[in-house]
Amino acid sequence: MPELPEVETLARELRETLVGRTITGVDVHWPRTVESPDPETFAQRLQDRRIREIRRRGKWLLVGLEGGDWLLLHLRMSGRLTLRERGAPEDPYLRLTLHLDDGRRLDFSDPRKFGRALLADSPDKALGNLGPDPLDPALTFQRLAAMLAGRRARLKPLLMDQRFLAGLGNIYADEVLWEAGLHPLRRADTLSPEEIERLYQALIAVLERAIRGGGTTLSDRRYLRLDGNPGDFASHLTVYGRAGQPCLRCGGEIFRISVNGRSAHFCNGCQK
DNA sequence: CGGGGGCTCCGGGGGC
DNA sequence: TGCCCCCGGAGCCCCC
Repeated sequence: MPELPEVETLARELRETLVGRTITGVDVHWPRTVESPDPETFAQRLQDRRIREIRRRGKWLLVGLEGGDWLLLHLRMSGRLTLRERGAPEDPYLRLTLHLDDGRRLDFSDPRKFGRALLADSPDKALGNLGPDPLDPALTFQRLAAMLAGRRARLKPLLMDQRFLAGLGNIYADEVLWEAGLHPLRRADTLSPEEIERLYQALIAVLERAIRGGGTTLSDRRYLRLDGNPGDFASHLTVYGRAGQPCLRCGGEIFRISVNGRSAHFCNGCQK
């Protein structure tokens, strides 16, 4: 599933191909994919608009249009963006198509239908509940420490709470905690300054490493890059999907447990 | 207020 | 082979 590194990879690829292009037409194949406004208005307001910039906040992709509107995309579980030439065959799960003035089209396909697209005049207002992005320079060690103070939640669910931090899903929350040597059930308000520093450095290091690898494509191939190729980071995962295997750091066993109804992978030996 | 559990939306695919 | 049900990101409701 696309998390921060996968969306960042797509954002960088879209920036190269989409900025300066004009949207010549919009097809809504599955109306519920469009959250707001209603699908007809959505398509009308995108028609003939020039794309000014591409940004990312957490797992949200932000497409800035000349004239002030923003197209916001969230891929959720199974959303995929593919840039295709005119006339290329559609895939069976196509939900939304943006036709571009260079003859190509951006296809948003999504088997699970959880992905969402919406138009907003201000992304910050529309995404007001989102926490800071871990790679935003505004997230300093001091700010992270202040965010953790007084939080009695366990680290794994807290890192996945998009209102706390925007961008981590199940894979990278597990990977960050392994990198930091912190147990997923550890209570957030019990971390020492030294442990907070490790968490802070791990967040940045793991996410930047995954972006350099072009994101994580698992065997289900749910996430693919804009051109349909897989990302390279799956082979660098340390705990996610490695239950029963030895820890790459201490040789201890990797466990898989359920936390708040979702899986958590960690090393029993070196995560405290 | 904050934490936590449950429900909803979906359908591929794992397990029986 | 066939069928049931689990799974999950995020928003929401409800309870403690």
